Amino acid sequence: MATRKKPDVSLRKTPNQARSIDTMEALLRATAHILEKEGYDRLTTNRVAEKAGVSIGSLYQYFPNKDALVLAVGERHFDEMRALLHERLERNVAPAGLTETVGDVVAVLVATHTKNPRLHAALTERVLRVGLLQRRAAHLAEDIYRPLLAYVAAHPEEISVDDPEMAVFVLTHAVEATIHAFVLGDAISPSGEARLVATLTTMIVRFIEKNEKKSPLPSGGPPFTAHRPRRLR
Amino acid sequence: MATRKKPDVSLRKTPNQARSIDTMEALLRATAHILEKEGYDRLTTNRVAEKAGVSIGSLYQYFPNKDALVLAVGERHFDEMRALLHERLERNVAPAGLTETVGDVVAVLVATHTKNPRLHAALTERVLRVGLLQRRAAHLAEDIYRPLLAYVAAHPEEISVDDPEMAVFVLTHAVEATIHAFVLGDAISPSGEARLVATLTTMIVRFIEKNEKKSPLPSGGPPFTAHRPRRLR
Amino acid sequence: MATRKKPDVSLRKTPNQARSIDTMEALLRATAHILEKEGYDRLTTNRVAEKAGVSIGSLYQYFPNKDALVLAVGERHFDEMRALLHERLERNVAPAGLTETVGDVVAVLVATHTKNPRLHAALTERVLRVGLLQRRAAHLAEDIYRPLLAYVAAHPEEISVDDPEMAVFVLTHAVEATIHAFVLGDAISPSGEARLVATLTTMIVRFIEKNEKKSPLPSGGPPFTAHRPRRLR
Amino acid sequence: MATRKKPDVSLRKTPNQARSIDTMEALLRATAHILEKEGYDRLTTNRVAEKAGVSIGSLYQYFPNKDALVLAVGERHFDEMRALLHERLERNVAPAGLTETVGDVVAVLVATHTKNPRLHAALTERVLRVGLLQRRAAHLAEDIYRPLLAYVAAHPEEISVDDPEMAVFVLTHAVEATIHAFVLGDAISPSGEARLVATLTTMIVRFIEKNEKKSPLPSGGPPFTAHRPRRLR
DNA sequence: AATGAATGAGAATTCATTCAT
DNA sequence: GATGAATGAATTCTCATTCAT
Repeated sequence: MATRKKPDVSLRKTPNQARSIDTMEALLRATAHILEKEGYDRLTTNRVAEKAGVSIGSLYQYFPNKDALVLAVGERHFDEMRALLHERLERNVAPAGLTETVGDVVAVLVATHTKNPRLHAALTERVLRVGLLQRRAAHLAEDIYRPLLAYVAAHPEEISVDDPEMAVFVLTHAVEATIHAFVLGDAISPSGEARLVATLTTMIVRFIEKNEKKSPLPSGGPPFTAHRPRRLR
Repeated sequence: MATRKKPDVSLRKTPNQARSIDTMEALLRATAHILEKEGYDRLTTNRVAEKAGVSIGSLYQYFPNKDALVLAVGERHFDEMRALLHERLERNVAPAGLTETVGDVVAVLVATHTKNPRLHAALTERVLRVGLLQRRAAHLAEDIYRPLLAYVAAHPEEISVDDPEMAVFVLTHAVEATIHAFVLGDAISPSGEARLVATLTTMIVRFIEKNEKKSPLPSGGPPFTAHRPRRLR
Repeated sequence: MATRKKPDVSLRKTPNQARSIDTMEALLRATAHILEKEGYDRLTTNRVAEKAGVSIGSLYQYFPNKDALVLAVGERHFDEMRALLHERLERNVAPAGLTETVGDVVAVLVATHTKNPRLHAALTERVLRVGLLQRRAAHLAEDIYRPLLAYVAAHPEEISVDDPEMAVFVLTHAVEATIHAFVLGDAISPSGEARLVATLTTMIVRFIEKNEKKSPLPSGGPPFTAHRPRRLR
Repeated sequence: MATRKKPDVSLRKTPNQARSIDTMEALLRATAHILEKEGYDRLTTNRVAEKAGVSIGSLYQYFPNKDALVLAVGERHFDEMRALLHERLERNVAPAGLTETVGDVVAVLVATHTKNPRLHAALTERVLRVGLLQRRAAHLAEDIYRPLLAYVAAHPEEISVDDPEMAVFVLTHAVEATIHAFVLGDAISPSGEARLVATLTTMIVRFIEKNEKKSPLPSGGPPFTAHRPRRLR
């Protein structure tokens, strides 16, 4: 779909002087703001420059094109999100049960998504198709789900999943999308958030914890590839 | 977000004559085709008219603007999907267990999503924001999940969910999004599809079936609103 | 140099209705006019549209880009030139001597170049690099110089050139460029034109007519390629 | 035609210090290089400054605008060319025949044009329109053709041209343009060069040497002005 | 009803030039 | 003197929509 060509995207100049850093900062902020408030469709380079209080020429001093601008915002956003996740998860060093561990991860995920929901949604739709997907997928698996995976690895006797590969695929998308849908809704009440975390946690725990019942259909099978990050043109 | 104005969208004339019907049909088909093959970004009214073998003037005889055109395609698409679901689910009148019932619903959902994945994705992203969301959400809940709800209603002793409202919200989005991600992937192998159905079914069943373990967090609480279809401008 | 990319250039729609023919005509005329009066550097699509009394959108209905527009003007210009040459040369069917034949060709060449000198110059600089060069070179050799070549073929005993291939290269460029320089000058007085024709004719005739003196340097040699129309990017 | 405004063009400061000279030198070199490798269209002041390893601000310390920069390169180029011509022609002090003299001049002209063909072409197209034409025309006539004119003056009995003024005009442009076309071609083989020199020499000699045949058209006539350096723009 | 020519606001991007530091 | 950040007019091209025929 969409984007046919894929030119530079790499930044044009690394700002040295204080003034240029401010300019770039203003541009990124303006872009994020428009993305959050109005969506990708209303994002134009002229509007970004205007909102940043900068001339259109200055924008192009730093970003070779619109995509590069959005990409830069994306990288920054995901890095911030990642940092936030790290920070919050670092505290919970205390050993805990499966439910507590899953609950922590889910709670933190929901919390981080509450920050700039529409920006996140716009970036997820647009930026990930540019090649950032890999890094991001890696982040989720490695950083975010690390405590969960650590627990699972430490307590194999509590876990039972028939088709681990597909389970990861399903859980990843299911949790992510549900949180997206929730934060994009109008009424994000604290209690609603708590209920979401509780429900998601229950779903996950019941899904992966040891259980005598078996799944109704074949498991394993040939190498599964559908969830691999596609090279989206 | 996005679209500021919200003009007509209602159809301009109800076609009576055969020729009119053909023209409209061609326009809808062309729109769907471009949406499926090239995405919303490449969809222009002129291209639609051209592909439909119709003049651009005629297009505007039937649709007051681009959005109305896409909306019409969306309604038709979701109606077709709904019909397909009905047809497939009607057969399974035979009483069956929870796992079978859930499995049937999931299998049918996956099957219907395999039809025109990109069209469906484009419509989900774009059209739902126009007001169709309500109807569509209703469809899912009422039609698609009806057999599931019927089973649940018939066998309350097998089911146990702490927060039914939120559970429906979570399951709806989780299943939908996972299927989306799957069908939009490159490799949709038959075995992959079977594994997806199996895994989703397992997740759902384990989630809702009676279970002694209790959820870790508060349930119920104040009226939950987050999943209510927002009036997304 | 210059033009890196080389997109479509082919016309977008062939006008059917009278109105569209008028529009295209106006666009071509406006382009030629600006080219003649102000040169390629001052030619912008917006100015063309404005001068043609047409919206910029209409311009792009017919021409996919600026180059296509200029190319169309070029083709038309060279075709007109060719027609003019044909017309004038057709008359001189009467057999004549070498000097008369050469003189006729030169006179006609000068006359045709007097029409729109700057347009011709601009097109020669710009358009020929797009691929029209071949056709145009062919025209010159085949159409314009045909009577000359016919005479030469008919009277081999009068002609003597050591290196025919290079001689053609030299004469072609020499005559063309001299005429260019002349018509681009400010004062094109009738007498000046007559003197130019006379001088060029003398130069050519003395150059190719039988002459006992031999050239001072090697002739022939390996296949000469320099005058072949270069594949200009 | 073309450029409406005609600003300064005169150098901003005459560099005294060694550093200034280096900077200017680098700028001129960079400009010439880009002109030769990429053509006038790709020449931007920012690129020049960058390639010269100098800030854009510094560029404008020395050159008031782009044209002044190109003009400076032009002057230098033509001066170098002139020096080269001088050097080569100085050697041939020995008296020689007409053919030898003409051949020497032509050979040297071709040789000097082989140096930076595209730079020369770009400058001929662009710079000459700025007012340098006079000086340059003078150079050609006075310096380059001096030995030829000297020979002609010394041996009037060997020469016969009906319309000397026009003959100079024609020969100047004819030779120049032919050499241009040749060096801009793809295949500049040594043998090709020799053949070009031979052919041009033959053409010139046969044209101007005493010959009983008379020209077919009026000579002399009213003051001829076409070749006078036009006040272009 | 249909046609398709025409429209023009608006979007992305370039580049010569200025000026505060 | 030098730097390089900033400027913004100008340019190419798109596309939803209108309206005369």
